[in-house]
Amino acid sequence: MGRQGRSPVMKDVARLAGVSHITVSRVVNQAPNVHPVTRERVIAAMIELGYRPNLAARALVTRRSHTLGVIAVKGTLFGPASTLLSIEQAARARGYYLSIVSVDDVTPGVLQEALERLAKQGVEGLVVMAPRRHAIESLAQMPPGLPVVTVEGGGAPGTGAVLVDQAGGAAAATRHLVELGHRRVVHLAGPSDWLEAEARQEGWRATCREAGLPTPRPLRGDWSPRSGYRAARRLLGRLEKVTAVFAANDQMALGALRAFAEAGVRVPEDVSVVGFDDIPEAEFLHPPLTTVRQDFAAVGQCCVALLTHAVEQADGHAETVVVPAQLLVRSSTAPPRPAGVPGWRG
Amino acid sequence: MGRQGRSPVMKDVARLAGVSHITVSRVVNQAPNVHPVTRERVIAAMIELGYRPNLAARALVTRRSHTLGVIAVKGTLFGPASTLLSIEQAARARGYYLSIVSVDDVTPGVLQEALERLAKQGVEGLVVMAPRRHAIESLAQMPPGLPVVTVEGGGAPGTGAVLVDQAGGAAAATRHLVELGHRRVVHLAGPSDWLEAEARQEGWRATCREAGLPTPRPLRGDWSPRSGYRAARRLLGRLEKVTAVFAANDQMALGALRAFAEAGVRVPEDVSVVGFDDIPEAEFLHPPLTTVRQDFAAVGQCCVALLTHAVEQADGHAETVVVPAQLLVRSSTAPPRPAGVPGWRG
DNA sequence: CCCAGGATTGTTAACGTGAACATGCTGTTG
DNA sequence: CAACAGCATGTTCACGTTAACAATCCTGGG
Repeated sequence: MGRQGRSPVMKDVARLAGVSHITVSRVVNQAPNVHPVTRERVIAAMIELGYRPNLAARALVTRRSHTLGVIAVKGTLFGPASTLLSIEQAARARGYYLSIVSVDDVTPGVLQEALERLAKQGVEGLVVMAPRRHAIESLAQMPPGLPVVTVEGGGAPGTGAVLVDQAGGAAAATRHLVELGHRRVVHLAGPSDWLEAEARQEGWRATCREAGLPTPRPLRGDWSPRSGYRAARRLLGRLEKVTAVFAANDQMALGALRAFAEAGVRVPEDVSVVGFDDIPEAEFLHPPLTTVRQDFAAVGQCCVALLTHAVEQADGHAETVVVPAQLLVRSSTAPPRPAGVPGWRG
Repeated sequence: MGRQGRSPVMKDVARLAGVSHITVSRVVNQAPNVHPVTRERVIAAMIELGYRPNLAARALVTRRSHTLGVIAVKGTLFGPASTLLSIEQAARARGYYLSIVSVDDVTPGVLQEALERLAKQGVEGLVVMAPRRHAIESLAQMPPGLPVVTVEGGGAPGTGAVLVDQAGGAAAATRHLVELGHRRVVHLAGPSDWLEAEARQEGWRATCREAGLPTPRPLRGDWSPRSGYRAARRLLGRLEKVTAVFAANDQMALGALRAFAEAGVRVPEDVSVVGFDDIPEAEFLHPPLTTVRQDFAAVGQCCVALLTHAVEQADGHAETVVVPAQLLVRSSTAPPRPAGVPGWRG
């Protein structure tokens, strides 16, 4: 019967069930006021024909795409990847589809392009995982009326925000080192235009100040193990004073561990190292890395919760949610070697 | 001009440019036979109004969604995450949108649900990244006529396939150990229902056989560092005979390194270790890990190339592409200690 | 000057769905 | 018995776009 090859539509189901297409629509959308017997007949017809509603047609007439957009920086960093997956699952659970654009770098031009693409698709809300200062700035010229949630974005005006308590986590890590007795904690910082890097640095600085400790100029890395390796090598000459390193992420901490191992510096006997992220590898490094865990699953879920709320209520009050971070003490930290003891050169 | 608030549509652009909406359509779709002057006027009007074509309407009338679906197993494994990102970029470059469903596990039911969701969205092609045997099997009942490409799927009938030369990579790794002089190479295998795990095991086994070496029963892990750690601990009692370990991925190799370090076994002096994947951390482990690199970017690109070809040509001959793997020799491998030398117990 | 024929533009009708309104039917109540 | 409420179902139209066909305009050769 007609339409050979093409997938069945409401009219086909309606004909088979002996009703009008609008009744089929009502069954599909679970509207009330459909006689149970009719509903059964329609459902049977849908199953028999293998009917699937056409989302494009529905989106056209309802002006709702039920799609959320995500802009993510490319890169295989553990955090973003984890967050992305949990966003997908949370969105699905709430009946939303997801459209993802990954960008190499967050220049205003690239961001504009990504926005263009998502706008075309008619996304109803947007998650921006581009935690860099200038990215947040160029977010100001977003299409107005589109709900936006930033991840680690520090809350651009008018947007919701989900952020991990980076400063708190960094403070906990630093305090741990201070309490072990370290008097000079060097920070191996992330790129300066990343808001997370800045917050972690700030947490470290504040804690050192409170404890009356110096805050030596941080070494700067780019999150990669290689940059951590390089930074730690530059540190080797200063190891008589420096007894602890707080790295802004686990990969840089890993690079630092490598540099220390090559130089014969023992961790944690000669120098303590703390990371940030708790990557799956952290527990099995040499030595197992003391680090700060971020609950990326919670971050993703909060994003979607905030965004769907904004989409559906449209009351537009931009909330900010802070997810706590948790210090995990493993074996890369210990009290400093007593003064005067030969230490790593011995 | 009505429609206050609502975004402009073709009719609005047409009115402003003083043409009919179909001319606007022609300009948008770059059809020939539009007078340059008219085209300019239309483009100017589009820019002035900030016009964006409505993809839902287009999809409805053309019966083309320009969307590809991806089914991926959840997990933050390095390989899948990398592949996913490169698939997204490749799809975008070819003008396709992407819809991703991540599934916790690949049971037939979950797979069916994911398929349902993607079918509703009208995807024109499907990438399945679920390299487990029973997943491939339940792929047999896929909607016919939908082009499918599997990643590491071993080529279910009628589907395209992209796979890394796992066996070749494993053989290269094993050969490297054999050439160093190792006579007993133990394999730390991945889960038995993963096709990649099986292929790597097969590469190892074949190479040992060819070299006339024994193929001791592999130890089984689940890709996690923890499982590698446990497996290596079980190995500790046999280290007088075993001088080399080939792990099926870097994370398990990492766990093994940890277990050896704790037991005072030196790598590579007492035992050599090889991994697989070349995760970003591999180069900076202790010691830097000899491993096999997979070109995940190439995998993603091949997927999309195969799939878009199948979508657009519909000649339906399912191709298989094999991406080579490359051995990277670092510092976790060395010749075995000479027989009779005390070794790790000394 | 007239007409063929290509270039350019317009008219109309789908595409599959849901909203708004209309209709008929049943049973209840004054 | 009539009016009416309330449920079940149907009719018509609109959503924004493209396809198919129709109409118009110009250009140049006879």
